[in-house]
Amino acid sequence: MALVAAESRSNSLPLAGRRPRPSFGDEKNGTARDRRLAEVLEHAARIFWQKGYEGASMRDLSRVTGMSLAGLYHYFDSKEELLYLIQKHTFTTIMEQLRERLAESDDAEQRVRIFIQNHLDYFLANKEAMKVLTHEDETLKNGRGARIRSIKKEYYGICLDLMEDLRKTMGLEFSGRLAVLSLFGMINWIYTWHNPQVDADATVLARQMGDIFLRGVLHPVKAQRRKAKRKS
Amino acid sequence: MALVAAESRSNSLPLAGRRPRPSFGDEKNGTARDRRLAEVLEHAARIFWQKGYEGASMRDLSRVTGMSLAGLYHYFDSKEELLYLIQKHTFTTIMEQLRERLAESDDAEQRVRIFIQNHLDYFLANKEAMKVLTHEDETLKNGRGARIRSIKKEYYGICLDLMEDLRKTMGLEFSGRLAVLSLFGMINWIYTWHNPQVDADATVLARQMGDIFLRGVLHPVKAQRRKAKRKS
DNA sequence: ATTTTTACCGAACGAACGTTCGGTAAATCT
DNA sequence: AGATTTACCGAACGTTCGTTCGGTAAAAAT
Repeated sequence: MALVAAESRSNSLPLAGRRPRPSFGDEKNGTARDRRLAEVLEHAARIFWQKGYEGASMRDLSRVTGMSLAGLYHYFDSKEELLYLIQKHTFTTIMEQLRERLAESDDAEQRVRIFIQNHLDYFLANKEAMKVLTHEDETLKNGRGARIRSIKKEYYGICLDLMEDLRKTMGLEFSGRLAVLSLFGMINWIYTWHNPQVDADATVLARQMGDIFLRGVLHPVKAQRRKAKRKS
Repeated sequence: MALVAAESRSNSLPLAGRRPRPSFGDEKNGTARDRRLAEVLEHAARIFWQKGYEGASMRDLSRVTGMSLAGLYHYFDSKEELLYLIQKHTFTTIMEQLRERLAESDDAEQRVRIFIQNHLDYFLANKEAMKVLTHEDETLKNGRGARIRSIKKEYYGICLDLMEDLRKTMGLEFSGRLAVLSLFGMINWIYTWHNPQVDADATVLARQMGDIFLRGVLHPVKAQRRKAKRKS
């Protein structure tokens, strides 16, 4: 919840002595304006989730927020910025939580498990925004696109570091890039199939996926090639 | 290549004694009309790939095909049907190839490897259409959507069967559903990152991903919990 | 008390959208 | 040869799109 990011134009005039940090992404402090924007962003995330960015219209957003079309533009400059604010807040938040939790362990395997756990926790608790983040990752262009891509690269980099640590610690050989991207596939694909009434919760899924992935990566290649090949 | 599927309205009048099977998805036989439709579908797949289904316009398609806007509608009824034909042909073809290749082995592990290999072969050779298939899988509604969803379920079912076979053969215990969906995540996510100038080809990737996945699934859970937990 | 800023809204703008209509010239069938 | 079907096209239709303009009434600042 609480999609605040505000930077769109909280302070529009260069007046001196305004609030020091104009509420970046937290819910407690923040002007009434920031809180209203956060509400709108939550609604926007939901319609982007349901209809996709291109398929959703500002009139849809106007309807679900109960605000007029023109009134919406009081809080942001364009539809594209809506998507940017949602993606930025989502990425920033998941990464903050990750850093906090990673500080709790320095066992290489455990840290990879923390990464998976954190990702799935956040994914299943904020599935609308997370689908928007993963599904619309080529939608933003130019500056906004570059900014999101840079956060994404940072997130990827953290995971790659975890993986290289693991590889060195265990004295193994595998492609870090392929390992990370395979793992990302497993944990991001979730938005296409997870049904809370059928599937396990984040903790169980994180353990199961962690098992599959870590055994796959950790076990040596030798003694593995036992081609039974008992053809009919 | 060769996106033919034609069924849109190849035969519009109930005349007797027409071609027995009006060219379903192959390139050799097929009327000039079918071949022209296939060309258009290939262009359409490319623009859907680049801009997404909602983001791509019929005018874009008109421009890249060199055909007039009205002329396009000579070959199909609507934009939605374009997407349907692309998805149906892609799914059908990948599944035909899969069945052929699965007939070559009845070793449970080998068959899972064949599944992965086939998927990646097709994916990397037809990345435009495959991204359209995976990325726009909630776009089609009603009848067309249901038809595609049913083919998808069949494909999922094949993979699930392979997985259950493997589990029984090896006497293991794991969730087939989670295994299949994790595997799908790994192999479908590829469209978000694969760069032919950097990454390995389909054969190598299939082996590497197969290694990660199969080791992960095959290795027993025991002797695995060795929680080092050497905290700082 | 008065100015200024905030928080909206109704109505409209021009552009773009998917689709259709009425036509034409060539190919194909009878 | 004449009739019909095919393969298109220019122009438009009605709708929806993101965005903006000109306003208003309340709150905040001076």
